[in-house]
Amino acid sequence: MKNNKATIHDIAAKLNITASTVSRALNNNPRISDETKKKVLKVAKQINYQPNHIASALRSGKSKLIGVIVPTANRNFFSSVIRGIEDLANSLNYKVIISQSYDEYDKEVQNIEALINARVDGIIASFGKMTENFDHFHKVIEKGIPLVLFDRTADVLDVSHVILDDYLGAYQAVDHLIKNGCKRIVHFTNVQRINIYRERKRGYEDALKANGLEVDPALILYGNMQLEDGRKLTEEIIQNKVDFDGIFSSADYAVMGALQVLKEHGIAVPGQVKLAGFGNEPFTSFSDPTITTVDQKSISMGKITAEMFFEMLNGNTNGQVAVAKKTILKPELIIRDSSK
Amino acid sequence: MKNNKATIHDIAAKLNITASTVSRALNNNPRISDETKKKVLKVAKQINYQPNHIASALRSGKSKLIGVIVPTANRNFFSSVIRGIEDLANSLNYKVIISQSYDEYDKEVQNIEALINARVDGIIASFGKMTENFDHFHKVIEKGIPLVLFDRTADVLDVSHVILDDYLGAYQAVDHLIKNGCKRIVHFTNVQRINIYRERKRGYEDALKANGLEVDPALILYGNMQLEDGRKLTEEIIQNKVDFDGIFSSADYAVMGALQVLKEHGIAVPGQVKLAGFGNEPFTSFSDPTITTVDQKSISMGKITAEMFFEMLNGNTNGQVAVAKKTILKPELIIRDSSK
DNA sequence: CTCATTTGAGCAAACGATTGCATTTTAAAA
DNA sequence: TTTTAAAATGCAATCGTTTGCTCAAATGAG
Repeated sequence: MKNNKATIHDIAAKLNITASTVSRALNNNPRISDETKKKVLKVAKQINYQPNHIASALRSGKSKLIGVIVPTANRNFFSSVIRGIEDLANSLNYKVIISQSYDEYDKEVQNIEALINARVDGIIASFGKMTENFDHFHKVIEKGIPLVLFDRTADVLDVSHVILDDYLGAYQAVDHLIKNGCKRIVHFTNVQRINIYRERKRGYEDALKANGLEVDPALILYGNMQLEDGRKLTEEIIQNKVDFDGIFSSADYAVMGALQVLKEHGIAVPGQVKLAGFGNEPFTSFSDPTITTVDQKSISMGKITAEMFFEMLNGNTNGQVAVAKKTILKPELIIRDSSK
Repeated sequence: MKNNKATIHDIAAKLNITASTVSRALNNNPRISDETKKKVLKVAKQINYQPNHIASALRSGKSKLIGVIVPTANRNFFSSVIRGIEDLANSLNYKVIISQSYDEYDKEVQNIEALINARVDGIIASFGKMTENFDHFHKVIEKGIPLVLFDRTADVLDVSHVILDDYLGAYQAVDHLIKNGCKRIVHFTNVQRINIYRERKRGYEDALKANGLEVDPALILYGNMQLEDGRKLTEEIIQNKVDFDGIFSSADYAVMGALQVLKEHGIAVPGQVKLAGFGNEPFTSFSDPTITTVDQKSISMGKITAEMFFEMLNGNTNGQVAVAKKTILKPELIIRDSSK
């Protein structure tokens, strides 16, 4: 029971035909008669034939594997996107290899290398915060391996991608804060190299201007967007006696940190300071008060990314990337207690 | 630039030796002289040779792929375990295919099939809540594919695994609640088919008994362990005017739901009711009050699981599983405000 | 009833690496 | 110098499918 034999040759032998015929029958090749196909299928089932994907990958050059690279699967957003990709991929008989870059540049490069070596048929990626150099992605493109990016992208890469309208999401959130009375809104953001932070900041600024408020650089704070970073930034502005009555953070984790620190200092939320985050992480609805945030439409993003990817894979104009398609999704402002 | 040619034959041609020699040189076979190895390596680099894993997988029967099945990668615990596995695997030149069962039995079976078809060299899994039948795992074992389970296991499967001492974790949490004054502790649990819920319940019961308290079946509530389930169960006991002063939940999400409902009803936590969860999900330290919980040692679990797996893979006694090894990790009680 | 088509299937060469066995080269022993 | 063992490399089959091309049978047209 150890060796899983059953090859197309076994089927062929049983039917007194050749392996090529069996192969064609299994692949539903029109050159084979329906009768033969039926017989082949029957015997295949009978002897429990399992196709050897490795052999087929070697010969055909198609591995039926697609690589997905995300910073971390441990975030609601990314795992939802992955689920969307997986669903479509599996239904088309593709397997997904998920690899995480943990926002480390070296790991991202290694992952790409490894995926190429594993001969994936294509790659879907959202790159890490440290990524400034895109040679590894260019290599993918040069090799004619279909590539689609989502969420975190770069303009210098002329590649199909699907992103969120981060600008709009930020604009809406900030506009909402202002409409609810905020006059001096702090903004937490991260390196401007990354499109999403750049766009969110732009949305923040434009919303202020549109409401006749001035953009005060002192209110724009840079840092990583983890919980701890949010705490640190908030401690800072409190220590520095910055005058503020609202915080719009580029990420939910950071705004969560802010909430903690504000409460520790006895500052009322939303009474004295109103908050809004970005990402709609589950915990934003667990906290007290619950946190207003922007939903990133992760499910749609996954679905659309996958669709775009397979379109590219099939419409495969000989590795020649056709026109790069860009899809921009509309975000949704989720209003909760922290901004009321 | 489209086709990535460079095979061992190209290297061989350049050096006027055969492909077999090149292959052996690249695999550091002792039968090849150091001089030849050096030359081969040099040319390989020079012409940018990338080994074709597919070809090697076909011939050698080793894909250098390992499959990991988890209910969902979207949970801190699982993603940490995955990270542990990935780290070791990558350092040994293995790639990890992550697949999620979403706690659906059918998906789990499909995933196993798909992994076997992808010719993974082994499988690491934690199965879903709906899994009662283990034929798909038996198939893996029969085929001689190394299998290691973690966290969610079944006694009927005589397979190496690493689990947490759920009994101890529960015991400590409940003992802690009692020491802090609780007399009537509600327990949230899930289907008893799953080892972890069974053990946690046992720990709960024994801790009560050891402290001279009786086990009241009316205080043991069954349900899924999502946030919503925790809310529902809590609403229920409040409606039914159940007398309780503590809740020990098998999962953090459910205890979070309980906290929300308690607050909505103006019941003070930890004043009137003290809480403890299980899992140490990040949000337990974000909530107000922060929630006492049991840490599952996910990092260690990932590391140990991977080590055990590769031991099995290498010590490969011809697919014949040696003795199933079982490792049990000690949990850690994290005391926070909800139980003070 | 022949000749040209279509249709169905077989042959054999890939795909790129690995590996048991054979052979050559080198070095040591006689 | 001849013999022998050890060291280094070559030969060729193999892993299981796929696929271009060839070939035979069946069908249709003239």
